[in-house]
Amino acid sequence: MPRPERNSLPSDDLKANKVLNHIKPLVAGRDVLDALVELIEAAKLTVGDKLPPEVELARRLGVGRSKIREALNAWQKMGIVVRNKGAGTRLAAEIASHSVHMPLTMKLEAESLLRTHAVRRPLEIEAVRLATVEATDQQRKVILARMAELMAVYEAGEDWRPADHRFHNEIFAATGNPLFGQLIAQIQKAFQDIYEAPFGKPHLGQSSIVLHRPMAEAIASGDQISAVNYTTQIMDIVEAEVREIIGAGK
Amino acid sequence: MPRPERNSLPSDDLKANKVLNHIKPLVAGRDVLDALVELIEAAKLTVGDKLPPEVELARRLGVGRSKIREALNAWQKMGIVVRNKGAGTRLAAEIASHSVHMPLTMKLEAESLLRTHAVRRPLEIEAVRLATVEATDQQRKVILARMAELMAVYEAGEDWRPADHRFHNEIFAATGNPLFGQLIAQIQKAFQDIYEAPFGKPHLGQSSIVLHRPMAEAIASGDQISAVNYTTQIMDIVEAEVREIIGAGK
DNA sequence: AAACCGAACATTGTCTGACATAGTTGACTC
DNA sequence: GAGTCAACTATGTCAGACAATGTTCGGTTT
Repeated sequence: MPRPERNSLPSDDLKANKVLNHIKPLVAGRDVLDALVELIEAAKLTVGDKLPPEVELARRLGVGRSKIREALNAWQKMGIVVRNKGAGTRLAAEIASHSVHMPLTMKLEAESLLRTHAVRRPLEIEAVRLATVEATDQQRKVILARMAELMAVYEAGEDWRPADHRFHNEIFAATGNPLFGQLIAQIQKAFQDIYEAPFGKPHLGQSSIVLHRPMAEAIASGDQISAVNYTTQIMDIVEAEVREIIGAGK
Repeated sequence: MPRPERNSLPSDDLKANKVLNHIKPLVAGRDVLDALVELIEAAKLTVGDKLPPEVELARRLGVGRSKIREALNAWQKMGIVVRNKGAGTRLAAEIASHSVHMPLTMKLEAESLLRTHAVRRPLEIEAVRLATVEATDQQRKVILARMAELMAVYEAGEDWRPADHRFHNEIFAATGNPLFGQLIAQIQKAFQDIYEAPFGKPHLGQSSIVLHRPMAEAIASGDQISAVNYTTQIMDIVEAEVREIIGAGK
C-alpha cells in the first residue's frame, strides 16, 4: 500500500530559508563568486551552514546551473566549501575567531592564505635543506648572485617580488628535485588571485627580506642547520605578517 | 549570392588527427584525467599542441562532455592547458614535468620514486605535527580507532593499504587544512601506480607499520615531539625500502 | 516511549542537446 | 598576392532529464 503523502513542509535549516531572501539578481559583469560571497555575508552563514541548492542559486542569480557548479567546485578545491551528493553544499572554511568582524570575502580568502602558507612552509624548508646538501658549486654561486640582486632591488625600493621569485626558484633547482618547485608553483598559481587582489600592493614579507642574505650564505657554505634556521625564521615572519594583515582587516 | 561549399578537408594539425587513433575507451573506474594523460603521452603531444575537441574526447572516452570540461578546466586552472573559445585547447606546460599527473611518466624511472618521496616526507611530517596540535578530541579518538583497525587488518595478513589510507586521511583531516590531503593524495597516487605495477605485490612499508601505533598515540595525547619523531622514522624506513627496491630492481 | 524501517524527498553528479560566442580557414574578389 | 567574408570549428553557457545518494519523517515494532 502506498504511503500517505507528506503534508508538512520540510523543516529545513532556518538559515537556509533565510538565505533566499537575501539573494540579489546577478547584474551583468559581476562575477558569480562575488555574488555568492555577498550572499553568504548577508545571510551571516558560518562554518557548517548549508548553502542553498544549485538550482535555487542559479534561478535567483539568473545564470545557468553550470556556472554555479563551476564556482562551487572551485571553492571546494580551495577547501572553502564541502559538497556531497544527496546532502548539500556546506561552508567548510574555518573562520578564525579574531576575524569575526571582517567581511566574509576577506575571511575566506585570508583563511585560504594561511592554509596555503601552512603547506608551503614545510616544502620550502625542506627544499632549502636539500639545496644546502645537494647544490653544485655553480648553483651555490648563482644563489648568492640572485640574493645580491634581490637585496639591490629591495634597497632601491622597487618591486622586489620578481627577484624574490627568481631567488627561490634557484633554490628549488638546486635541490635536484623539480617536484618542489612545481608543487609550490602550483599552489601559488591556484591562489594567485588571493595574493594579489584583496590586499592590494602587498608588503608581505618585507621584514623577512633581510634574512635572505644569511640564508643564502648558509646554503652556499653548506651549513645545513643555519640554512634551515633562517628559513624557518622567514616562514614564521611571513606567517605573522599574514595574521597581522588579517587582524588589521577588521 | 551564397558562397560555394568548401570541398577540401580541413588540414588540421597532423598531430591532432594522429591523436584520435590512440584514444582508448575509458574503462570503468579509471579517471578521466588519467585517460587524458595517457592519450597525451601516447600521441607524444608537447607544449603548444592542440588537443582533440571536447565532443570528440567525450565520444571516444565514453563519458559526457561535462566530465571532459571539468577535467580540462581544472587543468587550465593549474596552468597545464590553455583553452580558447573558437580555437581549441592546447598544452601550455610540459605535462611530463608537471606534478599533477606524474604517475605515468614516473613509471619510467624508478629513481623519480625517490624524488616523490622527498616531497612527501616534509608534507607528511608537518601534517602529523599540525594534527597533534589542532585535532579535536573527537578526531583524536577517530585516529586511534583507525589505527586499531589498521593493526587488526595487518595482523590478519590481509591487504592493509585501504586501512592505511583511511588512517592517514584522518590525520590530514585533523590538520584542518584540506590542502595537505589533496597534495599528498596526488603524490600517493603516483606511489600506488608505481609500486603496484612494476614491482608486483608491494611489501613497501610493511616494516614501518608497527610504528603507526605509537605515532597515533602521540597524536592523540598531543605529544608533538614524539609524533614528529615517529613519523620521521616511518618516512626514513619507507625511503630505505624504496632504495632497496630500486637497487634490486635493476 | 524509544528504536527501527522504508518510502518519499532533497540535492549533487552526469548526460544530452541546443544555442551563443568567438577564433580559424579558405575560396573568392580585387 | 592581399584583403574580405562566409562557412566551419570549438569552447562557453543554458536547460532539461535522469542517476546516485544522503536526509527526513510517518508508521511499525519492540
